[in-house]
Amino acid sequence: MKKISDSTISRMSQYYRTLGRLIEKKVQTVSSDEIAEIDGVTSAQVRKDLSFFGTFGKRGLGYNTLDLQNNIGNILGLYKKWNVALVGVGNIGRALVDYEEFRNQGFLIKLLLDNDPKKISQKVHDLEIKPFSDIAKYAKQHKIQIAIVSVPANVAQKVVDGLVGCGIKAILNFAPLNLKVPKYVIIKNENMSIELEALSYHLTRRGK
Amino acid sequence: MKKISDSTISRMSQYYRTLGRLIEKKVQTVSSDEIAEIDGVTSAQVRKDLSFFGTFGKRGLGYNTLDLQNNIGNILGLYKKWNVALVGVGNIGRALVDYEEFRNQGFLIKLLLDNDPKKISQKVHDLEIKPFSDIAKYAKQHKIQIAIVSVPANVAQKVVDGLVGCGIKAILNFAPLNLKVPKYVIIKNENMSIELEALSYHLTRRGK
DNA sequence: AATTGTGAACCTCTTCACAGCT
DNA sequence: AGCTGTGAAGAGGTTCACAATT
Repeated sequence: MKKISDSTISRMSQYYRTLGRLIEKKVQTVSSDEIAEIDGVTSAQVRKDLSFFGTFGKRGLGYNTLDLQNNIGNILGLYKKWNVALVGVGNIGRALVDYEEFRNQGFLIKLLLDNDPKKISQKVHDLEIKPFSDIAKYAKQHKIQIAIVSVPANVAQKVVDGLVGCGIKAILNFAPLNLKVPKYVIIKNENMSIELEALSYHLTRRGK
Repeated sequence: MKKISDSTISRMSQYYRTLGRLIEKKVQTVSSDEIAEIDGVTSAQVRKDLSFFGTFGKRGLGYNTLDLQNNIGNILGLYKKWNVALVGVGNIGRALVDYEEFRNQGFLIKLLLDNDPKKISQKVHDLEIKPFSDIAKYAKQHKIQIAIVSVPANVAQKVVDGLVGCGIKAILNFAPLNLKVPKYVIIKNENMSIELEALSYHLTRRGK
């Protein structure tokens, strides 16, 4: 199958959410133009993105909101449940454990890991924090498929090596650096400072 | 000045951090090849990115780490102090208030706003949460330049309209939807679910 | 009449490749 | 000899524009 670009995938997520809000408002049909307007893209972009995966609309009419959302949900694998481990239970980590949106979309945080002796055995809601050194055991036990890494930059590579070592193939990384993983592992970076710095850049050159 | 792409700007942030780590390790000189290797890009990309802003290297030798970091810092405006307001003091919001990396880079959270009567007057560290309805007064008082929006999706547009109304021109949005702002306002989105869903997508089509 | 689905045109970003410095 | 800086080529992503369909 043809390689589909990251931008297309992330727009698909957007469309999915937009359709959810339309469905809440009892909207039954929507055109690519309307989706485009809501999501700040062109209608051709919406249609082209969808066309990579199939044909979901009716010419002259548009898309059935429920149908289309359901299709996108399947494409993105959102109706599966994923077992997620979170490594590094600091401020960000704790916030993520509470993040409703993750749970709602089937990303179930089943395992908390940290290396700080003070944190180990503490509980966050019902989950007890386990030592990272025991990852292999717990990853197997909870059938972990995805890991969220929210540890400091200087230990992140070591953590990721450990995750890869126990067969985890998908990682969401919050540490602000590029991590090396084998080609068969998918890693996505979430770096809040980078976006803030982009704002700083644009404010700085205002009027130049 | 020629429009520089978002990807270039975000790689500049990456290079900045990479140089910081090299400097910590007492590395004085670095080649585009070495930076590229660390950051997972090509050396031509590194040189091209830098070339948009000037010439910082010495042919045959490479770049002085301190010099280059300093130059990039200036380009990104990182040595300025920015007064930041955070709207929506939920889990994510609280974690951001504690996020060291922001403070270190000159993004100073000076104002916390929320609309929940239970939260108003509560303190997070030294900062008292103020009602969002009083934004105009406080934004002026604290000379707010940047706002972080971490409110639920259904009120985010209203919040952003309020921010724009008091002259804020840069917004970091954590609500998972596209927000409308005038052209002169810069808005960057941080949507953790989108990255997770990309992982879900890739795991789902493994082997297809 | 309205709106999709899509090949072709266009544009933007990345990589190549090499002249030019040190 | 080694590495930068950059114009040109190449790749990839977006938009156009229109035939096809309801």
